[in-house]
Amino acid sequence: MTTRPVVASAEVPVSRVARRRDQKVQDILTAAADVLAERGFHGMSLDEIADRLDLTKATLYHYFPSKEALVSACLEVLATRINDRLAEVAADSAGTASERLSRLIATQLVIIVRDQPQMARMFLQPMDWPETYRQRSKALRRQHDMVFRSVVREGIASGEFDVDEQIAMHNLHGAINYVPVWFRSKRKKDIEAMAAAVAANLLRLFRASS
Amino acid sequence: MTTRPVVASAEVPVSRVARRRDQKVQDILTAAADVLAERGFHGMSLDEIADRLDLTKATLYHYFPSKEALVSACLEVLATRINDRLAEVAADSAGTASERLSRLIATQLVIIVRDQPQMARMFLQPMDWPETYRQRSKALRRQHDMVFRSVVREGIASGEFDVDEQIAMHNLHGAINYVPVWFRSKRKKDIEAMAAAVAANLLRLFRASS
Amino acid sequence: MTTRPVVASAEVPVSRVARRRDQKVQDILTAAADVLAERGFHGMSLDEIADRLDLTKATLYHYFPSKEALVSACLEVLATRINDRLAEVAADSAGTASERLSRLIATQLVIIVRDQPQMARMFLQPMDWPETYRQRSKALRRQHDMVFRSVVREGIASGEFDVDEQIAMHNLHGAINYVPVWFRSKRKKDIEAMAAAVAANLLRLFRASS
Amino acid sequence: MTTRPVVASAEVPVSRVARRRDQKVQDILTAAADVLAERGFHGMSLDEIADRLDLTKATLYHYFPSKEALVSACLEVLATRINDRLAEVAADSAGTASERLSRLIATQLVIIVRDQPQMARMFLQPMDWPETYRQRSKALRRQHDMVFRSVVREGIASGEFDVDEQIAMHNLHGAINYVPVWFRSKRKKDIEAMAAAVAANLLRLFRASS
DNA sequence: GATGAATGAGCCTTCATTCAT
DNA sequence: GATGAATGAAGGCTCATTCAT
Repeated sequence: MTTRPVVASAEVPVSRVARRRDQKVQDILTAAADVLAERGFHGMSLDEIADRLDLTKATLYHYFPSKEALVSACLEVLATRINDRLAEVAADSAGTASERLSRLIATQLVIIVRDQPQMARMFLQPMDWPETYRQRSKALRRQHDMVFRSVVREGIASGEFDVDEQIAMHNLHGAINYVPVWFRSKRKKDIEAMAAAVAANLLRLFRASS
Repeated sequence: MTTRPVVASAEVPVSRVARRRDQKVQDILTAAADVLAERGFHGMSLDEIADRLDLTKATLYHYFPSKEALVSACLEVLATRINDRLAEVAADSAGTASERLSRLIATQLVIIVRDQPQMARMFLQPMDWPETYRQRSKALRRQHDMVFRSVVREGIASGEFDVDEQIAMHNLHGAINYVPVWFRSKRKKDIEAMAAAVAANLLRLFRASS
Repeated sequence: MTTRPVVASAEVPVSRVARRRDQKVQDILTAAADVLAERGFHGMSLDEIADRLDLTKATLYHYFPSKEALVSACLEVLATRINDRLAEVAADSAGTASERLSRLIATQLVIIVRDQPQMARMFLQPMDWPETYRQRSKALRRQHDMVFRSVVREGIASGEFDVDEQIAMHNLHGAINYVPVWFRSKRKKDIEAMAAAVAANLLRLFRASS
Repeated sequence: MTTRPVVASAEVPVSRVARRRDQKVQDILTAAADVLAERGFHGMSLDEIADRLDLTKATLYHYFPSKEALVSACLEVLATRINDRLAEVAADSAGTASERLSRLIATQLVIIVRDQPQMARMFLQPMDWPETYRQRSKALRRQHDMVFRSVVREGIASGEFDVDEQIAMHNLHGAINYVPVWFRSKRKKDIEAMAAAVAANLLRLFRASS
């Protein structure tokens, strides 16, 4: 058996063979993430993933030893991707804490509404997932949370924010990740407008009253 | 076939037979709601419901024509139950809009965290439910939303709140229904403290800045 | 789920329903035992059993909760049947220990060669069975062994036999159960002749030399 | 395709290439025999064999055209190995027929209990093997049987043994090959003691009564 | 010569649903 | 009104085998 899924490896694959394998793994993960997003964890079947890739279920097992492993890798990849992107935005230290937090919120919104709607699931639905994934997704959420939280802490330190950090963070995440449930448009302009409005409203959770 | 699912009917059952049937329906719905809450939509099986009621699967089909119908009725009942309770709280017009909204939030939190954790699912997870339920649960959520929204509108009208109503409502629901994901304790005292803190924080979404 | 396999129950089933169920269970066990005999444990598939009974695999699960349960019940039933029959023969205390042992051997031979060739498997092949069954079949073999052993002990006590009991018993069983491997005829006469010859030879393992 | 399975060839491989190939074949057969012994025929998978050899399944197909061929070669090799060893013991014509037979039995026991437990399977379990192997293993068993039988015949000829040759041979093999089912120790001393006891008891099957 | 990739067939198991009694 | 029986469809997983590189 050759189940050696290279997941989210930063290193460049060496051989042509390895590169091809990596590409396939990525394809599979993408398809899996799509299905995961559309059908949810329980509605996701290996058959459907295989179908979309024009493969057999058996082939999937060539790359991942189990459904569980595939889903886990999915989460890992998706979360890493989103966390990286957010970290980039967070790295830009221009502006007030409010402005920076606002940028983070908007970025996250664009991601979960348009770029990676799959992610909304991961943040929102772990309640009825098998324990294995809940653990994993909890860890990933924690990592994700830290990006936002560090900005919040700066705001608190500078007096710009005045808030029960813990509670506000939870509310922030809850509100953000709920957006895909009620917002449907895929038009860039609509999304940007929505993101701005949501960010503006959510900033209230933190801002010290003048 | 006599599949006449009496669902949350307000009318008083007439005959003894009808009354008995109605009771059975209620029993089934209760059991179904429990299973739905514990296992989630996809983990819910008719077998388990039947087992808990000491019935056979086939008998369930005497009262509901399909799993879908059973689940729908379930949602109906649960939502009605919760909406009624909230409406009661909303009916108490004492205090400012903030105080009333606060009470609503706290009530909803107690319900989804302790009394009817099933509901959290309905509000949070319709994304991966079959289309049928999504439609239905959307309607129920709208009804539910109106309870909160009417209070918010009063606050806006009186100038106590100053906010993009639509956006703020969504954020409010998102934050509230996310609580079961991060809050676990079942102790009354813990829940009340949490509810107060969350409500306080969320009110910021609405309050006009002094 | 109604998986309540009544196995080897001595009591007469009460209701007509129960009787019919019992009959079906017996049918399934018979078919399963046949397949078990022909294909061996690993080659035995629920599909084949179902096919022979003109049933679906799913139906088998109506009567047995798993393949394991079915196989276990199979062993139980078969072993019980054979043990009962042997015990009957053993109960006939006429003749010397040699004669009685001879009758037991012949009976066992007729059973495993003609009546229940499945049994040979159980005695002979537990080596590569899953642990669960090995435990069970070991217990059943022990029970089976006792029938023979009690006669042997009488022979030893009376001085008719003179032997290392433990070793001889093992050799006896090994030789007996090996017969289906080399003997093929199903003709009554052939079997009886073979049984007599084998028994005569095996008695030598025990007999005190004059 | 160059699938030329060199099996137990007595000829010395000519070229360096051929020698290397032969070595590989031997390695594979050894590993396969191990797996066959540990997991049984049905539990034996090419994957596991390849894993142990740090090869891929596909490579196995370079040396053997099918699983069937591999298993057959396995049997061949194992049987040849054991038969050669026994033939060696049989060649030692010192002592009475009883003594010689005794030595053969003890040797066979040591082999199947400690050295090549795989063999026990081959002798004991052909009943549920595919027809192909049964034929083959029958032939091998015949060859194996002849080693014992020739000694037995000498004993009969000399009057030392007095027995239905055919029946006694079968019983002998059955009893011997059953030993691994009930005997577990791997300690040399235990094995030798057991072997002696078993041999002593089995000789009774043949010895003319004084 | 060696291997990674791919697959078809098969296996055990679950489940919503139908139907005769 | 209730139930046991039966099932088709699907799901996750394994495995011997083929093939292009």
